[in-house]
Amino acid sequence: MRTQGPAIAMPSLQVSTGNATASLATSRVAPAAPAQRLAPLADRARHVSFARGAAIFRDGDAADRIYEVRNGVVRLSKTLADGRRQVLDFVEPDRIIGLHDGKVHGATAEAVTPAVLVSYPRSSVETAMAGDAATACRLMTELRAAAMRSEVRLVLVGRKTADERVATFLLMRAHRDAADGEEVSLPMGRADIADYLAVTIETVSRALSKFKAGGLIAMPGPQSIVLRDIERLRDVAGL
Amino acid sequence: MRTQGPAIAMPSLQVSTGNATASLATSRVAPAAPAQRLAPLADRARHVSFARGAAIFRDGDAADRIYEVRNGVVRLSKTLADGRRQVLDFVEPDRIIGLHDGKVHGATAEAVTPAVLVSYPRSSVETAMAGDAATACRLMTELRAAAMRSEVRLVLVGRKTADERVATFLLMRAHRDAADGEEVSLPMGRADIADYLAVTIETVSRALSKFKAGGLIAMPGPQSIVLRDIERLRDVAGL
DNA sequence: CGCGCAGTTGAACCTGTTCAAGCACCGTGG
DNA sequence: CCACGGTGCTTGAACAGGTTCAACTGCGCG
Repeated sequence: MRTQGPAIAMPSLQVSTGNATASLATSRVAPAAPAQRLAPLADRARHVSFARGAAIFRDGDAADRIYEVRNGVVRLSKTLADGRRQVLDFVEPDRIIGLHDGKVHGATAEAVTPAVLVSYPRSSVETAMAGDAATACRLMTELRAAAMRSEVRLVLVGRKTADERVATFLLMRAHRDAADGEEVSLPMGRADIADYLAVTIETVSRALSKFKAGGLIAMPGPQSIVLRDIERLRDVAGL
Repeated sequence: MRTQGPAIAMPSLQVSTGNATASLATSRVAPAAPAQRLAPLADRARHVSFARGAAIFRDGDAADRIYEVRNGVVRLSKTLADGRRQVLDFVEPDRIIGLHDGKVHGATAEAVTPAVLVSYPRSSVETAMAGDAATACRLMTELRAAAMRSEVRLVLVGRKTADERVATFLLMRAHRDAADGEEVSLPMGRADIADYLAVTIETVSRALSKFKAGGLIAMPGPQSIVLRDIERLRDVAGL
């Protein structure tokens, strides 16, 4: 079941300009945002697919379109001149990217897994803001959620230790009401996790090994983690 | 001169429920956001003053009102259970706080200097979103700007060295087109700066001393910094 | 005058980085 | 089928940037 948007009912009209109708395992994370489609903008929508690693847009590109993730995982990041990179977010289906930006994108968006997105011309945002209250509300909610996530991550990156960060990351990837034994998938590589948490690959690896040694988690494979002791994991995460 | 809001003209009606009509030195920073008042909401506005250090709202409080800063500097922060604190933002006049939050505030807002704010009931936001396109646009812009700032700060805190952070901070507090000799005021204490940059007080102090020794800045007083060599400061900041 | 707070400076320590090597998995090609 | 090379992950050991703890300074204010 999907949480409906706040207070305002959406027409049940579905976008029909494509066939990629999300049905994947990774959609488990962060379903806080409403799952409505941007139906009223359907006529100007365009479906696009990206291979693993492909760029959807880059920092500095003209921001003439916004994108709704339908399938796969997208990575938002910023890179400094000397190559230091900060991953801002991993975006999963039903979320929108490119909304913050004005004329120019302020971050790079790349597909972490093969991904399908729907893009809308940026102008349609303004149109919606003026005339379509429901969509305006949806966009507003999206922005608010993004802002809140950024703030949480600022605390994570600014004030938590490496172990706390990794533990927090695992819990973020788990269900809200995760129970012991739950399996968490990590579709992104260690480098992505490291740049998300603002530590090095080695530190991530060491933390995971430590958790494994302590019996907090099990690792069937590098991309898959089983939460063995969520209680203690929460403890380590400082939550 | 103040930058007008995006595309849509505002009625020139001014809020008259108070007498604190912003005229201060600290308004130099970040005038990127539009400076329109939330005029259409005037009838439900309420002016409030806060002493230095006073809390406007706290993390976890019911978020029944939003606030527009009129005068002074407000600090937004989150604190972990064990006391570690992350300052999320310093908010100066013409910006709005409390907008991200849903039913409950996700951060604490406190006055860094004596401050005057105008508060509006949260419900008026929904009202505006539905009926008042101009105000909706204003709020949207505010949220977008906040999201972008968060992302920039995430890179700052996640991927920059202590010296880079402090240098960046000084430049952020300066005019966009600052020239050598420009004076920057630091109304907040070292502890606030430290928690904003996610370092310790000592590190901030050392960086400033280093910059002073190198002739990049001068310090007439602890709260006031003169930028002596902006070029090199930019260099240190990595910009 | 003396207390108290904010900021600065110094020195030891520690967490996470850096550099370097080793390992496991996997698709390719012989 | 297995050798091969590549990539991504893990592990180890030395290093370093920033923290921590502690002392000192300077200034405002009772």
